[in-house]
Amino acid sequence: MTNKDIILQTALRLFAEQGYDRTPTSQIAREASVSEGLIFRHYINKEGLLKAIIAQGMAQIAETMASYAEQSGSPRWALIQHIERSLTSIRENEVFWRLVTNIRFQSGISAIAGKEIEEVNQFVVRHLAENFRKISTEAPEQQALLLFAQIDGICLHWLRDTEHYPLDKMKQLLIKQYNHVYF
Amino acid sequence: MTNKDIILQTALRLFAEQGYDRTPTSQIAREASVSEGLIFRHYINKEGLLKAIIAQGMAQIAETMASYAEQSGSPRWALIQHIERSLTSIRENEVFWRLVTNIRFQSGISAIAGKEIEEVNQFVVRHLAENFRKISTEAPEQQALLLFAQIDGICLHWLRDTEHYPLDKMKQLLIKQYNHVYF
DNA sequence: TACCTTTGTGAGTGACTACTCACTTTGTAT
DNA sequence: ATACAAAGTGAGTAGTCACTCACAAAGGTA
Repeated sequence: MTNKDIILQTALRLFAEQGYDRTPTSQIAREASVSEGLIFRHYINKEGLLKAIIAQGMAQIAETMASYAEQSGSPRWALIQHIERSLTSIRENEVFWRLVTNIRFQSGISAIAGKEIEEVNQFVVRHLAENFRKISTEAPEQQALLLFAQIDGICLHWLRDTEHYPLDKMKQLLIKQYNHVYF
Repeated sequence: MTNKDIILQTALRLFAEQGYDRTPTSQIAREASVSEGLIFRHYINKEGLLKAIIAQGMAQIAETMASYAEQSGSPRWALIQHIERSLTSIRENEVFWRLVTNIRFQSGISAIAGKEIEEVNQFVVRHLAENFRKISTEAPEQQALLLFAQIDGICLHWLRDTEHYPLDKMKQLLIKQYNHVYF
């Protein structure tokens, strides 16, 4: 692991824990055991560091999503699978999602790194809409938006109270709901 | 309107637009047309100002919620009503909810004013759970958590893209879903 | 060895920000 | 009119933070 990577990992953790604005570069340097100047040599400025973190994390997410997309099955099964996978991935990438959440809903910052996040979101919604269309649901795009919002809502509530929130139960309930609904 | 109120309103708007951390007290003073010192005379410090904003807004929300709670009807109707009202109130109190959202998902700040928000949330969930219990749903508490997350997810997505997000359609779809589901 | 590039350092700087304080103005009760 | 409290001012302060820069060390190449 190079110092450049150590800086990235440390910043990811601290941004997720404390928030971007409340994490001084001096602290990142200290906890990464490098000089403060090195951060700026590698990432130009603090925004550049944030962008690099988002870019790396999103690339990883996109990669795993692509590998899943190769699998084939009935559209209804694909939808259920998507719920399943989303609510599992949040656990596996907890720290990164915590950072993303911080950024998504913070007015001033979302401009810095919001676009990459939006793109992945839109990709997900299109993928969902396609499956709803195959089931011949009326208004598939809106059904996709709804399901996406529902999954997102669960993720966000889990991030807010990770220890107590019954994520698995929520997953089961949501799946049950979509198994019962006649589109 | 006293200067104290003007400061509160101005800070609410700026916090919602730019975020708490990215809004200097000097800007609040300038846009409220008062001296910077006056902010601290009335609210002690910046955190005090934020707490006052949250307290006022939440009191207002609690008030309207209480007035609605007086109405009676079937539990299923009450659930539908809650969806209806939540997704209307978000439009009416857009600025305040935008601020609340900023705070809820920001790691460092939620400690300052997060408790009041949590309390109202828990109140809502308990109210929902009660209605689910009356319908004799299995696991009413978790059904309540799910519905709450679903509504919240829609609200959050609308706040992220207020101009384009089809809030009314989402409302209709969610209600339709809950009318079709057999608990 | 000599030379160049990349990586790394840490003291220093200018800009900004929350907050203070001595002082003035306004309102109000007697 | 006088006295007193509350409201209001704005220059000043101590501290923090992102970022710079002159310099040193390390690594590769000939």
